[in-house]
Amino acid sequence: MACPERLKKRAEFLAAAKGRRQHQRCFTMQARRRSEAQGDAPRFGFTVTKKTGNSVIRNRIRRRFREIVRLHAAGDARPGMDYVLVGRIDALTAGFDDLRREFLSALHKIHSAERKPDR
RNA sequence: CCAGUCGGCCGGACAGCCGCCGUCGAAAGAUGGAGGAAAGUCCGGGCUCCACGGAGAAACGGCGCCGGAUAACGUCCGGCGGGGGCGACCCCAGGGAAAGCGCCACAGAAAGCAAACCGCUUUUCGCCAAGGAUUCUCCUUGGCUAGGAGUAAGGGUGAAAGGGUGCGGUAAGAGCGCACCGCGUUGGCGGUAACGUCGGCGGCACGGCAAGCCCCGCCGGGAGCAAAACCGAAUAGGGACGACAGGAGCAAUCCACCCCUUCUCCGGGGCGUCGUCCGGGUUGGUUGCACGAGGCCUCCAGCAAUGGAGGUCCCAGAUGAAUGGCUGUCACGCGCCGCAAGGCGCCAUACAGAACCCGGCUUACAGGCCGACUGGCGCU
RNA sequence: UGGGGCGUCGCCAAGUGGUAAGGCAGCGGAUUUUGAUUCCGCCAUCCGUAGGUUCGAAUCCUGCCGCCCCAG
Repeated sequence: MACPERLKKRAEFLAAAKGRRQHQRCFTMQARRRSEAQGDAPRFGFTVTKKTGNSVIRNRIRRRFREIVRLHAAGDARPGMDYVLVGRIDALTAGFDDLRREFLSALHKIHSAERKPDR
């Protein structure tokens, strides 16, 4: 499972946008629990609006997000979750290690917030 | 060496590790993987479906010097004419204004039928003044008013004023006459042509704007790969209310009305129609889809655009949409530090990412390379 | 992908070949003890931008830039 599943439908994005949000310098992470079953893989989606820049900039931000997700999805993401990364312009210029740190931090904060209402 | 003009080209290179998409393969793996503009979507085609039939007319849109190239073009090439530049060279939607309509503000006497006005010249009558001859009166000169005739030189303007400059001519003037320039017309010569050139004739009339309407010539059916075809799934040709429902026939049905086919005629097709409300379903896959007006090399024809022949190559195919992340070495540029060697930095580089495919146009672009040419300066 | 429209002062806007109305806001002044109201004056000249046509362009034509809307 090197490449995790992707969100593809507009309705899935809208549903994720209603979940928890965690803002970072380079992106905003939106997350929603899709199902309680442990067998369901986590899924990711990316959003970069046209306001951010031209197609080269948007594609590059999306590709950097994909690389981050590829490296960390298996270990750090929770099964049954849908994540959406909304890119900002800083995601283009930030160092890759910084981007990675922000991603892990956002995951951690979302998960700890998720745990509280459950228990 | 400096300044400049034109044309063409490149637009990081080589590796390693981890990944992504396609193709081949049972697998391991092998192999291919963004551009000169892929962009804007401004033109022209291919392709697909619809109308697809016949005839005609009109409307609308586009184009517009000439010749050539091309599948076609609003593109390209070579000329012509006009304008700009010392020059290399650059720019131009560049048909028609004696078919018609319209416009030409302000200023100006007048802005489009060419005359009127102010003036200028001359003449007649009358009046006034001066001078001369002198009996009334007459003559000369000057001025004023009115009338007649001749004029278009001049009239602060204006973008533009019924050719321009000069000489002659005249009462004053005037193409009235002459020379040159311009214009019109006609003939010869050169050129496929646009056009050029030479000569004759005409004394000159014919202002500008058609990127105002328009006229002439040429071209154009509509929509677009979310086109379209196939497979599969699902739902079924729904229900309620209101309005309008002509004619023939016992009836099935047919015709009319209406709708579609740009318009009209013939022809063809659809059918109860329209409005409001309620309810239900599909939003998967494959093909289209990458061998093409294709790339590269050589030769030939042509000034060139381009065309022909031979050889050789197969070179992205995604669909929430594949090229990314990290690292090393080197080239180039810029900045900082340093006397220098060198070091450090710029996520180590502009504009920018294929979406059915081609030919163009337009726009964006860090830095660099090559060639041809022009004007200066210096040296030999 | 195809089609339509817009861009004029800080804001809303008129002007469709002859030198850019009007309103709101702002600034200055008058009236008023002060304020409000009222009145007067000022406020574009790079009409989104670059060219062209014309004697003359916000207006006509062409290319760009930005924004909005519609259909699938």
